[in-house]
Amino acid sequence: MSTWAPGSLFLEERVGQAGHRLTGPRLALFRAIARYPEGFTAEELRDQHPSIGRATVYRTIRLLVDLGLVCKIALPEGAPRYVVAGGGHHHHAVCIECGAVKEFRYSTVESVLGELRADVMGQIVGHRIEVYVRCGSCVDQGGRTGLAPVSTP
Amino acid sequence: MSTWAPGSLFLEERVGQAGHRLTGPRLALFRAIARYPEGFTAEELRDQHPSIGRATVYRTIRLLVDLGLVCKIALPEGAPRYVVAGGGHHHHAVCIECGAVKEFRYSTVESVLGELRADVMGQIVGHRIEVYVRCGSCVDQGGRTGLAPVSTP
DNA sequence: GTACTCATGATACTCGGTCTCAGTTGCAAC
DNA sequence: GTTGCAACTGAGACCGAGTATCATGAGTAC
Ligand SMILES: [Zn+2]
Ligand SMILES: [Zn+2]
Ligand SMILES: [Zn+2]
Ligand SMILES: [Zn+2]
Repeated sequence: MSTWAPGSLFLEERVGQAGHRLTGPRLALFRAIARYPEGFTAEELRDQHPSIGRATVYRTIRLLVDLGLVCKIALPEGAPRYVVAGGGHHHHAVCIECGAVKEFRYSTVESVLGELRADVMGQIVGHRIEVYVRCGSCVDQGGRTGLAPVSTP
Repeated sequence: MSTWAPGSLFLEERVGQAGHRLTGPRLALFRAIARYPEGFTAEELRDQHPSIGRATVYRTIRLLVDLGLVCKIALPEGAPRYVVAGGGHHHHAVCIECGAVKEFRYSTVESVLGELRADVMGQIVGHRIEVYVRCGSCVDQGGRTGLAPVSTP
């Protein structure tokens, strides 16, 4: 896919700036993550570097999430997916067939949500939107290959 | 709280209509659920009826979710919460302090989301919105008592 | 090079949830 | 009412995702 996503150098730089060590395992994982511009699971990452300890893979993912460099997308079913974040407030479009994740920004929906009657709910402190799609290549190929279909009542 | 929520008779009737047996453990759990109009965790439900087997509690929750009578709300962190569903398409406002869940319907946001440029993402098949709030009673009491704060980038 | 600290990997553990299976029970048919 | 049987239950094993522990290893500052 031609989606832009920050390469491993981006992660390397940011993690270094934040005062964390750029160790061998971390750099290897950053490079692996850069190969998944549309998101990955912890499992997929682990498969790329079987020699790296399980705990280290999860610790590294957590580090990136905590630094805001990677978004954790909790699907309604199954393991969460992670995707490099472009920065700023955004939401995600998730393909229900292949799991590909794309960021999107949509200011209209932000302002509309801003008009929600806070008084019926309390103080609004945030929101989260996920849009479920069948992505371009899944529509083209017409084959279901990946995740379970999502029920969206 | 004065929120209306269908009582246990509602669940009883619907589950019966769907051709499932109204057994003792199920009826007991329906009654327990009716006591949580703003949502519950599997754990909380289990505590109400320690004599009911773990598996049965989870099986019953799953049955209700599958029948669309209960919504599963997967918080970004921690155990999912469940809440009796009012029916139809709706979203949830979740209190980040006490975990209370309220349904809301907001047709404006539906139509705005409908205008999302499908071509940049593929075929839109659904969406999910969660609004994070501090609910009335948590704002009043000013005390943090429950869930961890939610980061909403 | 040394020291200090952070990071790693092996492994045990937690937690939410499911599977298995023998025993029980709701419920419809008689 | 009794009977028959599939649906259901509870105990406990199991699972998958993730975290805690802890002795060892490797960046970084000097
Ligand atoms: Zn993101
Ligand atoms: Zn937004
Ligand atoms: Zn709901
Ligand atoms: Zn909606």
